[in-house]
Amino acid sequence: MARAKTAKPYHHGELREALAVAGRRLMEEKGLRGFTLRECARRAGVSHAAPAHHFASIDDLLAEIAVRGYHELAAAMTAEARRSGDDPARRLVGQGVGYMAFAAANPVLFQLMFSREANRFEAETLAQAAKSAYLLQREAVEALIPRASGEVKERMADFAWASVHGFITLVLEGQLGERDSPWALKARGLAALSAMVETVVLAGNR
Amino acid sequence: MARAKTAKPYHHGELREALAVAGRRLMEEKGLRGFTLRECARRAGVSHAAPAHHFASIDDLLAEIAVRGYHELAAAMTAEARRSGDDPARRLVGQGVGYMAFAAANPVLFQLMFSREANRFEAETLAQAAKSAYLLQREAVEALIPRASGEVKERMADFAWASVHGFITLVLEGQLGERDSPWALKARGLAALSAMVETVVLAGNR
DNA sequence: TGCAAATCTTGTCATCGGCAAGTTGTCGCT
DNA sequence: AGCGACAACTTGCCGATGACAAGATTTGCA
Repeated sequence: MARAKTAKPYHHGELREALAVAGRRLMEEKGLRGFTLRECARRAGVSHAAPAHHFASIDDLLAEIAVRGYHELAAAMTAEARRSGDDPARRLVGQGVGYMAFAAANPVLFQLMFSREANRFEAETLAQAAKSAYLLQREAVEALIPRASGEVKERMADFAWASVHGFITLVLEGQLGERDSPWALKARGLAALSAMVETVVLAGNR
Repeated sequence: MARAKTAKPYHHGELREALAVAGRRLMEEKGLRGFTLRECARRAGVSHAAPAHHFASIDDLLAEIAVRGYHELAAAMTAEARRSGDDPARRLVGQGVGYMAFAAANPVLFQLMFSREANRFEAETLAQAAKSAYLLQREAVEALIPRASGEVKERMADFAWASVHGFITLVLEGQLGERDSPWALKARGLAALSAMVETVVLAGNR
């Protein structure tokens, strides 16, 4: 049947994609608690039951959005590390900056990604996506302390990630420097990053 | 009217308290997303509309539970620090251990406390309760590096808190050492703590 | 070409949070 | 003591939600 170009086709065509995009926007607008499957459907221009054909449940949609978030996070980390030149210490700091910048730009998504809510890594793809961010951090640490033992490298990768993650998490929750100006917060973040690098180097040269 | 001792009185008497306790248990059982005002009411043995007389909304109840959580967290930190003797370094490590132990014992509550969901510090009491945990960490750091400048102390307090918070958060989310035994995780946590202390001391003596 | 499967729709159900109105118990005031 | 206002709790209702069922439409493959 011929129909006008502006008419909505019965089949959306890319509903899965559209739902993920709409869901991400909705999430940042209304928060995790205001996230609604039906509202996602409305924004995608389909009926409330349509998403069921692409996501088994609302948790499935959240998991998909989280996976995409991990990929973006990894991209932001590598991009910022690349901009930081060849010095391993600078690269590690840069990666941390990329991490924090992504979290600050997508606070609700970031919260979802690191929330055990609807996110219990049942999906193998989610665990894999999360692991890639860890591996990036691990590689950067290994480049910084190449002569350290495997165990020290691992411990310091943990530590490096924990420092960065903890700092930006606390900032996003308003627990650190609530009333500080953005650039003051950035300075504090950089201070935390260099303290972290110092710790890694110290442990790596022992 | 005389009634048997076992009969339920029309007035509960301590509903506010009972709701907070029931809510906390429910939260740990069903997760933040499974938390329901009506289920809290059921567990407290009252009708679904009774909580409204004690909490303006579900977010109010969550905020109350979070405040209690902060008080418990601070108590756990001071208790563990006290057990660690007089050495400032040991006390700082101990406080971190108390922090992590509380988080591990109450993962969902911990997530709520550090979640911007329903937790936007509108309530002054909540902000105050949260601040007390930060001040504890700050005092422990200041005791460790008494001769450092105020700014260094502040930055190192940030760093110390971020390290501890980030580490336990990642562990609880299963991002760090998912398959490790509990004691192996504890060892990794202690390693992170001592690395953190070392850096604080170093920065404080510079 | 024709038919099965995929996609999307409308309709329904139990449950949720919040509000309204009525019931029961408590407590202060005279 | 008694009574009247108020606090605590109840039932009942509303719109919205997630999930499910059954029907309509489109696609694609045999």
